[in-house]
Amino acid sequence: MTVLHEVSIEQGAQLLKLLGDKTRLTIVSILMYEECCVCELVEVLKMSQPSISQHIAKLKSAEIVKERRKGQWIFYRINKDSELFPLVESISTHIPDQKDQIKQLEVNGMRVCCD
Amino acid sequence: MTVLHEVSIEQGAQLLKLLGDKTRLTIVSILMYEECCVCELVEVLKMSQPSISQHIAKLKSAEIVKERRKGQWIFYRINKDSELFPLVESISTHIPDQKDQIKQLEVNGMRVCCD
DNA sequence: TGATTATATAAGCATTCGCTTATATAATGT
DNA sequence: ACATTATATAAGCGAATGCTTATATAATCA
Repeated sequence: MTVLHEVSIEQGAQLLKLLGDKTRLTIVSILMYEECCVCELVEVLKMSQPSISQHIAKLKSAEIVKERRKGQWIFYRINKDSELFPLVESISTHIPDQKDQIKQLEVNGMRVCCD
Repeated sequence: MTVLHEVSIEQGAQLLKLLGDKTRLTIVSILMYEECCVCELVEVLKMSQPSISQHIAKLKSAEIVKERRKGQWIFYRINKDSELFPLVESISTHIPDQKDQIKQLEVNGMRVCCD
C-alpha cells in the first residue's frame, strides 16, 4: 500500500503554516467549492480588502491558488495542479464545507457574475 | 458519502498552525511510528532539550500527544483518542515517515529502552 | 544524603505575523 | 479624459513565535 502524493517535511510544514490561519483556511475551503474574487471574500469573511488581498497573495505565492482575470475582477481558484493539492484536499475533507456562505452571497445579491 | 471526523475551522486552523512548524511536524511524524522520550528527540532532531520540551508542551496542551512516565523518562506518543487524530493521521500519510531516523538511533545505541 | 540524569519552565530577545491606513495600479464606464 | 470599481502593495505597529540561557523539579543511583 503505497502512499502517493508525498511532500517533504519542509514543504508540508510550510503548507500547514499557511493553512494554520483561520482566514486562509476558510478561503481555501471556499475556493475548494467555488471560484471567487476578492470582493466576494471580503463580503463573506467580513474583513478588510487589503487583509484579504494579503492572505490571497500568500496562497498565490505558494501556488495553492491560481488567478484568472475577468474584466475588473480577478477570480481565484484552487490550483489542482500543485503537488500540494492532494494534501490540501485531504485537509479540506476534515473541515466543514463553506457552501452555505456562498449561497448566502447569492441570496444577498453580492455574487459577482460575469460569464 | 459522508465525511466523518470533521473538526471546526477554528480547531482545524489551530491544529495546522501547530503542525506548521518543521520541528513539531517531524516530532509528530516520529511519534506516529514510535513512542519516544525527549532525549531521543533531542538526539534525532539535533536541537536543544528546552526547545524540544517546549515543542512537546505545545503538542501536549493541544492533546495531540500523551505522556507516560517510566522512571526517569517520560515517553510521548500520539493521542489516538483525540478528535483531531483523524486529521493528524491524514496529514502524516502525505509526508515521509521517519522510520529511518529511529533506526539510526538504535544503531547508535541512543535508543532508550526500559520495558 | 548528595551527585547525576531527564525534563520542565521562565525570562529575554530577534523575527515573523496579521492587521491597519494610505497609496498605487488596472480595468470599466460616462 | 475623468470618475469609479477592483485589487495590490507598502509602511507601521502590537502580538505571537521559537530560539537561547538559566534555573527548577523529579527520579535514580552510589
